Amino acid sequence: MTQFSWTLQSFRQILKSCIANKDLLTGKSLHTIYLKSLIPSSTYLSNHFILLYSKCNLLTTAHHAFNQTHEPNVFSFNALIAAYAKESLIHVARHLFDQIPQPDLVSFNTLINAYADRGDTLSALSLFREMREMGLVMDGFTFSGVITACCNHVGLIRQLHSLAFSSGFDSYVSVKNSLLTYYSKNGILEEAEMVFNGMGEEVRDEVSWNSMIVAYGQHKRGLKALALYRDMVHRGFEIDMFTLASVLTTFSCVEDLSGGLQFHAKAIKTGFNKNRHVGSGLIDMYAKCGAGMSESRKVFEEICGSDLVVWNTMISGYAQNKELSVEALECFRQMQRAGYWPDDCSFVCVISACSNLSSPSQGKQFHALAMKSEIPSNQISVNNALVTMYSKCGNLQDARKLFHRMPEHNTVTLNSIIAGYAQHGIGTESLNLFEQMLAASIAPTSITLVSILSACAHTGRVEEGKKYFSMMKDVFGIEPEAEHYSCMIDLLGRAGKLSEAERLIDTMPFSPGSAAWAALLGACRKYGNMELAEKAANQFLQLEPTNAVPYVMLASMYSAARKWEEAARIRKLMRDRGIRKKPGCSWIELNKRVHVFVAEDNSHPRIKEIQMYLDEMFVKMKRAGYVPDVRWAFVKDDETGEQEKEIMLAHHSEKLAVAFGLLFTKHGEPLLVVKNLRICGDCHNAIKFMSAIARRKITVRDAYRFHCFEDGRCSCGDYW
DNA sequence: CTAGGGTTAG
Repeated sequence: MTQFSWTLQSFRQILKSCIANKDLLTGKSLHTIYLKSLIPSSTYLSNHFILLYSKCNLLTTAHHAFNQTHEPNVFSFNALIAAYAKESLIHVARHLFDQIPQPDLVSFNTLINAYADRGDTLSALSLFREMREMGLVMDGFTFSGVITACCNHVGLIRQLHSLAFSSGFDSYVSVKNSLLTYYSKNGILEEAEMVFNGMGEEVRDEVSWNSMIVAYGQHKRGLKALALYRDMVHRGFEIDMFTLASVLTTFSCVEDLSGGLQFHAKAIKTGFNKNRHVGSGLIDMYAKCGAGMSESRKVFEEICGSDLVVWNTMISGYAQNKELSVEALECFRQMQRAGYWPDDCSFVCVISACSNLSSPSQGKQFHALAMKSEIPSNQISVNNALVTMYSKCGNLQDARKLFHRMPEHNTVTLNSIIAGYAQHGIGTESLNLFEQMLAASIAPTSITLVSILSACAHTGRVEEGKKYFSMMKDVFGIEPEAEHYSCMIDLLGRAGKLSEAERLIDTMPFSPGSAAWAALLGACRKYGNMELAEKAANQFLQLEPTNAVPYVMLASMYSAARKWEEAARIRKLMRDRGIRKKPGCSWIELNKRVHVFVAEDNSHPRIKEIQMYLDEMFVKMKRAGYVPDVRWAFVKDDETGEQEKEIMLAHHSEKLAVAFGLLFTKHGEPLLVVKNLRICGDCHNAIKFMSAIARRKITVRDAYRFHCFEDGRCSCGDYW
């Protein structure tokens, strides 16, 4: 007997160190010896084997060890439940939980936390309720877990807060910390501050400080976050990777590159730049602060042993720097080759890159892959990204189909589909969905209102636009921002209400940005108001001295008004200042390859055929009544004759891309062309004729919206 | 209990 107890004791000790060190080899041989030996079966020992396998991610082995346990107790169940929860196999975890004769505090806490991880608020809450009804003892973990599970519902968090207060659980720092975090994540910085300030010096731990730094960062209070960080240093807190990562999110949020650079230096000094959390924070900071992806790439290569999140940070960085969208797809494939399984976040990023590229064939591929991959957790964000992808690829039907098939919608889903309809110029549908949203008391966001106002602007709904704009602050509780004002100026200007637009820009509560002046300038061009155009162009220039848009607009307006000297003066100014017009560029996908066309660029291998086709087409078009509008030819000098201007017009990138599509696709197949700038007025007219003559549906997505040409008409109704 | 990645507009 003494011999057995000695053996048991030494077994326990070795096994414990195996668990601590994840020493699977020793642990397994210990298990074999244990099963073959005469040691009486001990539930205690068996439980520790379950723990060991769970820690080493050997789920089946852990379950096997559980089955071999003669008299499993609560502890055995809890160990196995934790193992399944870790692998997000929540149903098995639940099944095991239901088999426990008398679940204890740990059983409940484990399952609540598992539900919290999955974002399953209802299940977590019902367990919590069950605990209270049973009169079971709770602890700080129970509360933090259930608060995490309620992360998106402010109302519930408030209730839990008062419950924690009345039952004394708010004395746990962890409970206060999670309240602080989730108040902030729900947009209520004031409440987060109150929790933080209410804690007092002695209670606050480093977690509280880090959480508050992140809270300030999320609300774009860069200075406050930094002040808090300095305070931490001053008080002698050790600056670890948690703090570094927290401060880095602040720089990403407020786009403070110089601050980010300073902390990169700090990270290198402490070696934390190789840490995955800090490293991905750095990658994200460089991507969001406009440092380009080359800096991000450098950090990426220094990180010791990357993981899925680090890869996703890279993919998202490429996708957010829109011109690097092709690299985003490449990065996704590199990640797959490196042996990582994409998760929902990987798909969201890569699908958004496909939206930027308007590449329906690749977008569909990722859609199929995402379905095959059975993404864990909620797929809603993947579906949201897909709705946008289909819509931006010109395929509103599939976007709408997916929208109706989705099991669940949230604000982003609605914003996406509303924006889709707005960009396609289907204002009625946008407004309908918006009214449905309000009726279902889903709160619109500032983005919803940008979409709604631009839907009104695209379709000439002046009164409705004004109505919604005036409702913003009082009814929806959304403070109008620069974007909303720009939409309103666009709305009024396009409708010809130039003086009203001017009044709005003059009475804005903050100084108008370049977008506002650009909207006004566009309206002036449409209605030929030279005087106001000069004012708008000058204001624009002061804000963005290197932008070619105001020069080009003014010059073409002077030409159109036959003020040749003025036009020449502007062009000379532009030359002298070294400002160049951003070249117009259009692309079209054919057989899964993207063909790019730039005006006056003859590098495409089939350019001869394309131009011959265009020449023939122009003859037919002119016979049908097409008259080239040479005002849209941007000439570099003043000796250019009308004939030459006409030829220049014929070489605009969107015409080349459309001709290429008509020439090399099957008859009847609809075309999708994307342009980086706004479509030119002459091309808009020309493509109408082309759609009628070639009997094709031709969709052009420009920088503003979709133009869907069919049978000689455009879906925008020439209101653009 | 705290730190890294995401979708929507212009």
